[in-house]
Amino acid sequence: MLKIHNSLVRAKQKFFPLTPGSVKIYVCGMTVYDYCHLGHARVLVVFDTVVRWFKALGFNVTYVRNITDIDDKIIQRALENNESIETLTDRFIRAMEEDAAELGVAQPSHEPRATDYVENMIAMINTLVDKELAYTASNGDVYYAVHRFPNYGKLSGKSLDDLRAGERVEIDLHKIDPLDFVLWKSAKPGEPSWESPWGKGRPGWHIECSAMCEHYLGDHFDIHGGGQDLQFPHHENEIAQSEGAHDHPFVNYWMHNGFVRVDSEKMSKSLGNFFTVRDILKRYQPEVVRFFILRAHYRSPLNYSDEHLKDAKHALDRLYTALKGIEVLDSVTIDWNNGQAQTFLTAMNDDFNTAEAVAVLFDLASDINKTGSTQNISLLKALGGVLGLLQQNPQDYLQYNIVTDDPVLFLQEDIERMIQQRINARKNGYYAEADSIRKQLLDAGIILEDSTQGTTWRRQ
RNA sequence: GGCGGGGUGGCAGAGUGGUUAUGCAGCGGCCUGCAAAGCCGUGUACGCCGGUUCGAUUCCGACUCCCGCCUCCA
Repeated sequence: MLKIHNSLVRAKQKFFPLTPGSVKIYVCGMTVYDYCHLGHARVLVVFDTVVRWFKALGFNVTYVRNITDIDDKIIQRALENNESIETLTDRFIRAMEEDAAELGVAQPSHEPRATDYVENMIAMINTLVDKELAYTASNGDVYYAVHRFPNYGKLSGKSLDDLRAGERVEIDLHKIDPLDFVLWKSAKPGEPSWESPWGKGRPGWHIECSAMCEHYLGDHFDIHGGGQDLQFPHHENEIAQSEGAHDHPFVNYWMHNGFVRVDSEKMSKSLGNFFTVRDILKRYQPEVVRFFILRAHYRSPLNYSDEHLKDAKHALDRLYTALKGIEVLDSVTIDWNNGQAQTFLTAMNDDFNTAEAVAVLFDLASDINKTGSTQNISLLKALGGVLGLLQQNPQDYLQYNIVTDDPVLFLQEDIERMIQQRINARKNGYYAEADSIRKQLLDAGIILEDSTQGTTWRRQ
């Protein structure tokens, strides 16, 4: 059985039946007005790994990750930049695709943009209005009447009374209840708009996902994911919309990944304490970042710091070092009955415990270093592959040169030449000279390793 | 204030009612011209206080501290 932590409060479903078949997954993607930061990277990597695991189990996966390309912040940013909304969103969608690809995140089955599904959203809002779950306010906006949906709050464990007692409920005179949320916003001058039964306007954020879920995955599907901050109100509102429109349960499992933190605080755009993926990739290899994310359980908070990334890099070095200098067949079938593979499988089936799965990789590396077992070398690479790791040529990984603004101190040819010089010096017993060459390289971040096979090098 | 998630060895980070997580760093040794890598050895870690138990880091209760959501946010 595959255990999944269902964040639906008091959910009964904890085990996902492993009968061969298909699985449908929807994850809330990015609002594209800026570059992805490490928090976004975590969502991308975590759910990419979930999808990979289902595929490894033999499931046929339909994975939808949407793009929000219409929203207040997008409009505002386009205005600030003096560029069109389309230029802005196209630019950041491209940037996101690049970041995702760098991190080894496979393309989802579908990546719909909200603006292509406005018709679907209008249809759904219409249904909600017909069922009197939504109403048109005097300002032309359409709101969802939260008190008419009996189970509002069931995902996050909040009750309407609790929410009303909350410290920060905005009072809006157009709403019946301050907790009602907008489904359709009437057009404002200069903003993009679509025709609708309620006049020109644009959709609210929450209805986007309900409509795109319905279009790609139907009224009911298996897993809905996203960052923890979306649990309330976004996902709660999706439930109200979709279940309100369809009259039956929306999804089986709600999965929320934990935040990335900086100095014990959530990394977020509002706090301004974020590090973009591309900035981090100026200092660390993409695979190090992916490994850094997968070392922790997806629901735990993940503390970001330079030291922690360095630590992750050194750990990943160890795995690649074990694979170094050995040819591995790319397509190895994993024997899940093998002891180590079985431990890996058990870990992954326990709510995608990548931290424990990664520990198995280190056990294998350890064994390879001791015995040179070719079987384990193949297994290490194959299991790593399940997590989207260890697929590079080890030498390429170990010699990976981070492109920085600093001039490159030594080129490949220089390094090889100096190594040759050092070999000659050593042969003749000129150890002082040999050590001086090694020191020079070390100062440039290049580590030499002598073995019976010769001298190899890697970057720090 | 309401709801939710946490406090694990120097750091990161899993997990478990009694048995080694794992990685990084450190220390001692082997190897090496010396290193590096690797190997061997090395840490009386589970916020505080009670309770249950033969036995609790793990279960229960109180306390305390941290974080998140309740406003856009992955």
